[in-house]
Amino acid sequence: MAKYNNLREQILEQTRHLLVENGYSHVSMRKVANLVGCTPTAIYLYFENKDALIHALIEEGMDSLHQKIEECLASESDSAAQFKLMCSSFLEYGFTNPEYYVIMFQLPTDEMAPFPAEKYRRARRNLQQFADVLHKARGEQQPLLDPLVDATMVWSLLHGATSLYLAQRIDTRISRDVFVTRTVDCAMSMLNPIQQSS
Amino acid sequence: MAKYNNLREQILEQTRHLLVENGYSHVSMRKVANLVGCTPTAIYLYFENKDALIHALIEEGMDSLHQKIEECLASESDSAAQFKLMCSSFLEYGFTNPEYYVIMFQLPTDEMAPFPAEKYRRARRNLQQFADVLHKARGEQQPLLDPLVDATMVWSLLHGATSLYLAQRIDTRISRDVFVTRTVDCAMSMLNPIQQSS
Amino acid sequence: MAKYNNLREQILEQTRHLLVENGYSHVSMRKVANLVGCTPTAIYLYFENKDALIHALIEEGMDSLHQKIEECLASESDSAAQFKLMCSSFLEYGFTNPEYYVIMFQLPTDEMAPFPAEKYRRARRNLQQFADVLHKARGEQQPLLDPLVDATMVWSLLHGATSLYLAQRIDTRISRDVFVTRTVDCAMSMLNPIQQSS
Amino acid sequence: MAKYNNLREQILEQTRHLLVENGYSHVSMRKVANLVGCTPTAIYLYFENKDALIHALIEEGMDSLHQKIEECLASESDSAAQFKLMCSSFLEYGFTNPEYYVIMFQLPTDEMAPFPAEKYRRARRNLQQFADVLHKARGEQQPLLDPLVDATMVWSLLHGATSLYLAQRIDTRISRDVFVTRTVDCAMSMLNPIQQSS
DNA sequence: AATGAATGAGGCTTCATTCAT
DNA sequence: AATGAATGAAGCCTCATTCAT
Repeated sequence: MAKYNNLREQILEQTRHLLVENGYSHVSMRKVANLVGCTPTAIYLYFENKDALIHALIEEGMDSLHQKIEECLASESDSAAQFKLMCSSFLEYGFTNPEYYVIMFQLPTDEMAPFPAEKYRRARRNLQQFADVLHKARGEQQPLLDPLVDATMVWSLLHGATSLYLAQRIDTRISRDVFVTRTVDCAMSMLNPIQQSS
Repeated sequence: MAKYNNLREQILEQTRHLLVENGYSHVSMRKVANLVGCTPTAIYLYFENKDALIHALIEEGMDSLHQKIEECLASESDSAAQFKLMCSSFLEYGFTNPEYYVIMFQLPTDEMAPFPAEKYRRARRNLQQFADVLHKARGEQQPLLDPLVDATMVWSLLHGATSLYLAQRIDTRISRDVFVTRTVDCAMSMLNPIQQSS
Repeated sequence: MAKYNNLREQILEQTRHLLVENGYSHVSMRKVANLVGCTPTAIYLYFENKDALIHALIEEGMDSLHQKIEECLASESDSAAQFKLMCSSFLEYGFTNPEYYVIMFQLPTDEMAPFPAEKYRRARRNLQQFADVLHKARGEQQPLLDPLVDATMVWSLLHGATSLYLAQRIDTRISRDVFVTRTVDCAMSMLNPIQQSS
Repeated sequence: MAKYNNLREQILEQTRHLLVENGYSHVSMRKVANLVGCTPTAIYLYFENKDALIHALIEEGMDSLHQKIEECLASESDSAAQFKLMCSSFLEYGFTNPEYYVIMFQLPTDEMAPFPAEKYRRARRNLQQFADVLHKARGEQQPLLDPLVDATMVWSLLHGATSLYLAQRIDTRISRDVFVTRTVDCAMSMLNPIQQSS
């Protein structure tokens, strides 16, 4: 049993819970309050409104994901190894932190107040880091290919894999391990020269 | 009879419209009724409830996507060409039919009553077709690799790309054409032997 | 017991009641619903929102006051007599229809959506009629004085008298009859040349 | 001690501010506290409740208006001149202290706990002074007319003029100067024998 | 084939106020 | 002298749905 020093933590926790369990549109102040065991009013003591509550979660997610990515960079020195680790870590992160993944990457953007721009800057760093490492890992052999585009391809693959996994749309005959391993392999293959379309 | 289908069609059409314009959570029976010009009650003459309405749309989407995939198979004889066309068609479909794409692949499954199992079978066909073509195109060189897994990889990439595109999360410096072309290239590269993870 | 043919009338009636009894800020959808004996939701079947409900009352008031003024014009042929009757009728109206008077002339304008401009035109007519009759009654002796300003003076007096009366701020030693009679006398005195300030 | 009065003063000041800026119904303990920079709870150290806070302001207003009236009496020796000055001062006061005027004369009495009777006695003094001066200024020519009624007429006119002005219901073609001058003229004309109604 | 009337639950949020510290 | 935490009531409004016609 975790020890809650205050209501704020409980509110965040139950919001995360509702989010991953029932989806964004089922997060309501009332439901959160009921789960926490307080009045809806009490939530407003800690968060200005519903958006602020969601934003707080987004920020938490941004931070934890960023930290995980940083750790990948720190624990490997070879660019290719870093890249590989980043990919598997990203998947790992999404799989084990669905509540954060959902709010960071799957939230209907037009359903809530736009996340403050200043805070989004931190989010951009994550993608940029993928681009940087990918570029470095590939070396100078393909100077003609745009690293931003390639990083976007990698991101598409990882995001698609995570989304489908979280939505339980992956065939049950495929084990999680196989799924992750193969996805990372695919991402790694993007380090190789990509055959241009004719 | 004609009239019957007329109102039903209008309801579906306006629901699609609301869906793509304002997002799923802004679809309400009343809004649909207002757009159509009938009473909310009238909708219940054609659809048992809101879920049934959405399900009808999902079914429509499944069918139209399936049809598009079939056309790819018909218009090319070479497996590789079929595969390539299927990939670009899938992207094309998502980009131009966001309302269907969203409800088919992005709707939080807990948002609504589970889609009847029997209808999901038709959905599986689409993925299966990717697997089949992929398998055929690759030939017998890699009999050890599971075509289902590989098709899942392709699907992850395509789904990720479409999702990020629809969520307007793709860097604006990347043109749609470049994005599509490169995504298809990446998918095509999965036809090649994938370097096994060590 | 009045016979209500429908809920709409009851809603309007109870809203009027709350308005005059407790003031605008105590009019709430819930309270109205409770008084009527229906759900708050039911009110929305007849009025788009709270503002629309209030506006409907304002319109009713505008109409009934305007009608009363018109009757004054019709029942007298002499301008001075018309004017006198208009003044006493205005007071009479305010005293006996406080709910309408309050919403027409005392409602905090910034508390609610602005009354649709087109409908306010009818309201202006009332003041204009005072100005017209006043001007005619006074004849051409004082062509230099602005009839609009003078009508405003009359209006100020009548509005002040009504407001104080409705707010029960009039000394109880003054009977309503005396109060009305004297107020009308004062208004009539404005027909005479007003001594210019030195 | 100084500090004590300091916070109390700030609370009153910000309440006045909110009152004139947003209207009575937008005055809330929390908003006042936010403006002052203290907690809502702190307000309760100085005022028993919201009503007491408003009452304190009403009292302030009563005092300042009374003082202004007294100054009129002091600065003129002639009764008629005193009366004239009182009228224009009253208008001036309302125009420049809308926050006080509103709570003193326009607050729906049911909006708040009734103002303690003892404090209302002071309010009566103001009207009484109008009556006294009016009576003296008019001399003994009309001993039959009730000075209280006449003072009430004057008050009605002044109150109506102020109310309409504050509610911005005065035609914009009428300048403030003209409006004030003419209103005072009208009030002055009440010094003359009023033609009895037939 | 369609409507009109109505509901009960729930959405977000603000209010004045209290109580323990 | 002041705060921090919390509440219960109430504010406006929208929702999916039903029932009688």
